[in-house]
Amino acid sequence: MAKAPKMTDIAKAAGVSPMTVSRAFKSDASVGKKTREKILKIAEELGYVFDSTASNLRSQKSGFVAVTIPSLNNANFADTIRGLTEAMRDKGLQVLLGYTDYSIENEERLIEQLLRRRPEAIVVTGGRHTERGKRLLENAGIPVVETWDLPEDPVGHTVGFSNADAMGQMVEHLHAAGARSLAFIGGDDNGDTRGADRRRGFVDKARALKLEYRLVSLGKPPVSMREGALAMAEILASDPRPDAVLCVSDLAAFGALTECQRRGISVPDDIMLAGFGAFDLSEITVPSLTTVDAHAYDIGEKTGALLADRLRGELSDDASPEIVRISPTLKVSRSTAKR
Amino acid sequence: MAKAPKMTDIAKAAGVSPMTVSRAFKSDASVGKKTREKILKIAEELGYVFDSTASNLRSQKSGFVAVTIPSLNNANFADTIRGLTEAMRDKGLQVLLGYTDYSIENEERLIEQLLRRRPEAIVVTGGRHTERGKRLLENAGIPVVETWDLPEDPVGHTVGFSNADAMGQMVEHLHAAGARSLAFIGGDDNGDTRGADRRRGFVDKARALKLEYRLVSLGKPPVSMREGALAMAEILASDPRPDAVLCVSDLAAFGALTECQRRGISVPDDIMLAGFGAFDLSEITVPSLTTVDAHAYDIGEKTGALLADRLRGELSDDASPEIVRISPTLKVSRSTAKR
DNA sequence: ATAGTTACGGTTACCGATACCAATACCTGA
DNA sequence: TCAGGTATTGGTATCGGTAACCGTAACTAT
Repeated sequence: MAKAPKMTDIAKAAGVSPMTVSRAFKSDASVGKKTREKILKIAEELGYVFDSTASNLRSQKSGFVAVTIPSLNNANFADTIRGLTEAMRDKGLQVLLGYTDYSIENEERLIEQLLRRRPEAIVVTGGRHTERGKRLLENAGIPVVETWDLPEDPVGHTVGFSNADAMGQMVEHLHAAGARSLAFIGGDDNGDTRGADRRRGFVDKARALKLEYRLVSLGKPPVSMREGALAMAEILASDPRPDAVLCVSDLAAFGALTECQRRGISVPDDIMLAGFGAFDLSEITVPSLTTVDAHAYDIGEKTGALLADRLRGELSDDASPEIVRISPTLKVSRSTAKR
Repeated sequence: MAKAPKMTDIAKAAGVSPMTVSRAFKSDASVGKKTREKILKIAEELGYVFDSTASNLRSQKSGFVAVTIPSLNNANFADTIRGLTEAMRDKGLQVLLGYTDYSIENEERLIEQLLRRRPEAIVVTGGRHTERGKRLLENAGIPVVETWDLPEDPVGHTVGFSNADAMGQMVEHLHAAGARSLAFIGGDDNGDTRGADRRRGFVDKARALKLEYRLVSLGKPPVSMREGALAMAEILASDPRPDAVLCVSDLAAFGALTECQRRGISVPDDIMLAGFGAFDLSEITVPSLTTVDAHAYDIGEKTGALLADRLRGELSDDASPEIVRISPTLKVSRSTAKR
């Protein structure tokens, strides 16, 4: 096979200048309709594939939006990515994704690696970064969006919510449902700042309401189903048993629920149980789980819309940074039904 | 803020030629150790970030490996991506990810879009493509890997397994466990070729073993928890009831399991239940689910290793295409325990 | 001391599309 | 028919690195 044709080859074959071919491949450029069709037809016949590396260099536009998430393996973040992708797709913006495994040191490396690709904007999950990571973001010269959080000192734009407040709401709900002693299942502090914020929200509200509470922390984030089960085993062995157990995520809550099933403990009659994140399984479990819907898809979509406006729309990014507050929804369900 | 420094700025500041700076940023190039350190230090001070768009164009190496998966929101594919990413990370290869939503028409568009970025290789999930999609892959001039399948007529390399055979194994297991009539829960045919293959394997083996069987198909792929529950409701309403229900994935199986719980039907005593994919929840449910572990992470890791060898190692890609067979493991668990 | 070898840094010409500027074709109305 | 305008097309320099090649210094062996 000969080597891949380039624009000049198409131009020659079509009897036009390379410049005209270039324009034919841009949707908004002014080229005669017939000319464009002819060029695209010839390009298809010759198997030409547009080379965006060259385009990127000359136009100083990569069409990339870099995104870091803690983990691929999490339906919440996956939903955010979907929302983001879909909000930007028809503006010719493409997501360049990397994951940090819940480590801000990894995040720092990842940010640097991603910036080398010259993204037009960068979206990060969470508002805590290494010092150098933050500096990289600040100096990148492109719009920055922090998501899934409301940082005290944001780098740029923000699309998120207070994890602490959301968990506080959950505590209030359980209080109203009659619980007077609570337990919280979460991971160690390191890494998952959203998890840590949720725990803080739990503690603060439990104190404010003068509820008894205890914390069960197990392992590194992400706290998963197995850890949830282990933590619940520990809680069920304790005396007195708390009235309700709150979990850092639905996955942990589901693990906890199965442990109850294994021991013949009834949820919510013997103990109430709540999760966080509105994962699919929360609606399906028996009983279904009370949880917090953080509107993960919306976070992505709103972030995408914000960036599309600034990169391809009217707005310039010189203006003041925007803060888009997402209001998590408390989804009350069977697992915390009042006795 | 002044505009971003480039290599020549670093060169000037360090008193060396741009070429030396360029080499200092490549790990294997020959530059004096002290020179390199000085250059990197100055670069850091000036806030220089390497521009790979320019590098890509001149060196004709993007460092990208393009990957298409049906859905982000699936732990199996996420595991494959993790394996792939990790196998290639230290070779300087980065995953450029896109999802198809289980549509080969979307896949075609996505392939074209990804090829514009000049990836050094492309990895696709599944062995069925549109005609044009296949042609794009064939003419891309880069290594192609099809995964999660064993196509009859592969485009390039293959890292996968036979979904039909794996499901056949499951039928054999249930036969051995005493089941004589079976049901299969899956989606419609369109799109999810792996799902369709699993169903085919189910039917073929059930016939070979002279078992009674029926198929329950619900909705577009991916078949999820809710559909699993609906399908199980339909099955439980039928008379006579099958001895065992096999599902296209663990998620559907979990939905089915919860429906049994809701109705007070015991698994496996009243009906046996099996899933596919070895998702985390299969180990945690009560009872735990018999499933097939397709070794999703391995698929990614082996694909990554194969590509790293060809792109950064000894092997050239001129040689014959490789077929890496993955052997799925049947994980027998409580949900199909013999009565 | 000299040739031969290695290690390092420098010079130049690109990679392939597009910004920028200019030119030409085409159309409208007087 | 022609001026004046719009729509479409063309020529050229250039984006920021690096391949390919070259020159020189340092070191080794004889």
